[in-house]
Amino acid sequence: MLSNPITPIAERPEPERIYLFVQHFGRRLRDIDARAGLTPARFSALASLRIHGSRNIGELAADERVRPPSMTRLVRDMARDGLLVRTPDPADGRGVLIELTPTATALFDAVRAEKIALVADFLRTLDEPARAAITLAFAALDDLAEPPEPPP
Amino acid sequence: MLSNPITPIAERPEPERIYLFVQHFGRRLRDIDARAGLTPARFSALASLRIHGSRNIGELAADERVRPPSMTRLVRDMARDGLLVRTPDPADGRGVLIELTPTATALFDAVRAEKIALVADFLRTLDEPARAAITLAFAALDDLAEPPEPPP
DNA sequence: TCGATTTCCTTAGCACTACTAACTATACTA
DNA sequence: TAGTATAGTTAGTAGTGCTAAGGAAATCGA
Repeated sequence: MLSNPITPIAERPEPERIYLFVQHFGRRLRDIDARAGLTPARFSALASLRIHGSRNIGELAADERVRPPSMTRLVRDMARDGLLVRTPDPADGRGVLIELTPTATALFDAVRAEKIALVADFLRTLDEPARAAITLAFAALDDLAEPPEPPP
Repeated sequence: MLSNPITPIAERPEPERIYLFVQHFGRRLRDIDARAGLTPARFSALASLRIHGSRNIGELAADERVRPPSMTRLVRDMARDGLLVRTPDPADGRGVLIELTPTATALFDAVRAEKIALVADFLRTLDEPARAAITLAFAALDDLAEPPEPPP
């Protein structure tokens, strides 16, 4: 049974503090995207293309766990804004190949670097035992971030 | 300089693995909201009201870092859906007091419990040193989630 | 090989949530 | 009390998710 009103964050059980950290820090990360003029969906699509180099609509939609029509529109709007280029897939007449423009690559790299710096600068303010604990903790937590297998 | 293509996640620097964990696990948390029929904005508004008991539009907007018109509409739609109740503020003729309905309280508590359980169940799969590292790590990381002071 | 099916993507339309600009009504203050 | 500040709303725009429906290319099976 959960009490009412709810306890201050610092007194809540550890599992809750973990998910609250994720929610709060996630908002801070989205603020970085927003200041760079990127919506979360756009940043995420850029990341997928930055890793894979080239992607078609269906792959991007699967990466982002979004339906194809949503990705069609996102790609159309981002192409309109000069962030990516669509070319017909020479190997499949139904498909499209999507690639980043140099502008988008530079923008993504800058935002990524800012996020890394935000965390890295913070880590430098901590003492060595805390940093060691963080290294161990995130190694252990990796599997928590993975979504369960989607049904076939 | 960032290389192209980008390195696999497991080989990236620790700061990046932390923000990627937040992005990935955040998505999993939003999936829980979605399965309960809650959008992220609604879950967040519910959380604010669950903690504070009663809130007006401006306070809720500030809590959620959203502009008042966005909160006006969110509250209107959530009231329409039976999640909260608006009453005129007896102390300020311009204001409105917003409170959760019992339905919304129960729904929020269930979603919160599911998120806690997701993390708690995972933590139980870890050995004791890993759990200890996680406790230390999140104590150290609390300040990273806090946004910097907003300008006056 | 030809018809049926599957796959890839798109169009159309709805829902939700963010924004700014502009407005009303109430409260405060000098 | 006149002027200003504050609380909230309305109106209009943009972005992102969805489903339904459909065209076109690829593939499969008889």
